[in-house]
Amino acid sequence: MIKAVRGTRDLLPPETSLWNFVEAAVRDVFRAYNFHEIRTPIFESTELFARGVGEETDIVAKEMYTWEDKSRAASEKGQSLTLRPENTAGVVRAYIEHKLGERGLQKLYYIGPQFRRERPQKGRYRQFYQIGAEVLGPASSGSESPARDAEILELLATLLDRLGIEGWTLRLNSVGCSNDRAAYNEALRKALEPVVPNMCVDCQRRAVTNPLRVFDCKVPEDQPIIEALPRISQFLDEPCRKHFQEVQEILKAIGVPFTLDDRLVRGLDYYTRTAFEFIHGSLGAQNAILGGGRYDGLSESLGGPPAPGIGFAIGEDRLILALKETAEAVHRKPDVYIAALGPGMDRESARLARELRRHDVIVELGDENFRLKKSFETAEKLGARFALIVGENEVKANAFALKDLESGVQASVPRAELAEKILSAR
RNA sequence: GUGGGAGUAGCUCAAUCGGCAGAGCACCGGACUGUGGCUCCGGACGUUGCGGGUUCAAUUCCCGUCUCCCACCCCA
Repeated sequence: MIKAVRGTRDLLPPETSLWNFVEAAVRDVFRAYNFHEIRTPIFESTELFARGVGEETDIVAKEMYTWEDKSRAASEKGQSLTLRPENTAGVVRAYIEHKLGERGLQKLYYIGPQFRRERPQKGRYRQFYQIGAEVLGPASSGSESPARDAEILELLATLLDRLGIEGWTLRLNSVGCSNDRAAYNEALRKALEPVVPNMCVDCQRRAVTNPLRVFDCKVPEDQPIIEALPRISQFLDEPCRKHFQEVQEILKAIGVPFTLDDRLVRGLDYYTRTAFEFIHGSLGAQNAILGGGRYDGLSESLGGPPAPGIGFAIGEDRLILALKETAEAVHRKPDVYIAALGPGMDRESARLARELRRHDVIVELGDENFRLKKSFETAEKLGARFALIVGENEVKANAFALKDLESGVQASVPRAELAEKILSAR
């Protein structure tokens, strides 16, 4: 038997109803904040991710699905292509390519699959889904303003609340700009040098490849050492400090709760200034339900114009894990099951189904069936609210037996009143 | 990439020390062709993840492999 490949999975009903429920709520919220959808290709040139995400990140170094294009055209021959491991680089590429900055501030969102070759685990798949948004534009459009950061964070708080996700925590930090980072990395390296031999093997590796990440270490013995390390917050220059302060002030003013965490670092190279994460307890080790931050230099590093921006990505698979809502509860069942009793009744039930569906009634259609009992059983099994009986007597009278399967009450309803009667029960 | 646990019918799970692969639910048919949900009767249910090994005999023991789960790592 051919099975779905490792780390991928089929989403089946009724669970797909839950995904639709989440995505519908998300689109609603984005609309209220004046975001519009962008759809970028699922694969891009490998170089985009190498430059955008960072050569040294794990994502680029070992997790990408990359292949060489087989096209015979000289211009494409041997071009290295990659399934997108995240969507920000693609959005910024599109922003540059279509000169979107000339249209003012862009507020874009996306929903779609991403691909990383990691070892599968709860809340971690090789094809996974992200819901994300990016706000970017020329500095003159206000893209750099702390108001944008606060708006994004407030949007996220609203979204999680609206989905009924309880017990989330917003962790907030500023990772500074490139100037701060250079000075800080230097200081951090210096501080690590004498103590690193006493740390765990992972930290020893991190100290070389990406010193910031030692802050992610969970080994108890290392914690005292890490506590004593210099923090990025001490290295923020005046504009960065002010920016971060203002983000916090706005959040306080509008009542979005957050916790400052100067150990919060982001895994992707492009982040600057505001960095954040929403975590949720029910997810096990993969407790980050979403993450994001500011990336003021990304457009330029991809060869575009200056375009400060901020964005986030929600792990949709994890979001759904954190939902209390069950798939069953949002799964839409048919309003009515039409049971045709006897030969020739298919035509009449098809006509009725067509009429009812035009009125937005969800109809499941049986076929000619002599056995009424069987029809009720089928209707029951489908979870239909009503069974509509179509037999010779009904056709003659132009009124149909409509049984409410919830109350057990049955009535003869004139054809013209069927839709209204069914819809009023919903 | 590393470590641990698991894999038996569509689903949930049994199977003693290595000795005929089972149950419930679901499914199909009948009792039952205009008012069911109950009940009763019958039916189909399987490459025990896959491949090898040990044995008279393997779901059971051994080796390999795949997948899922948990954790590390990484990240959303």
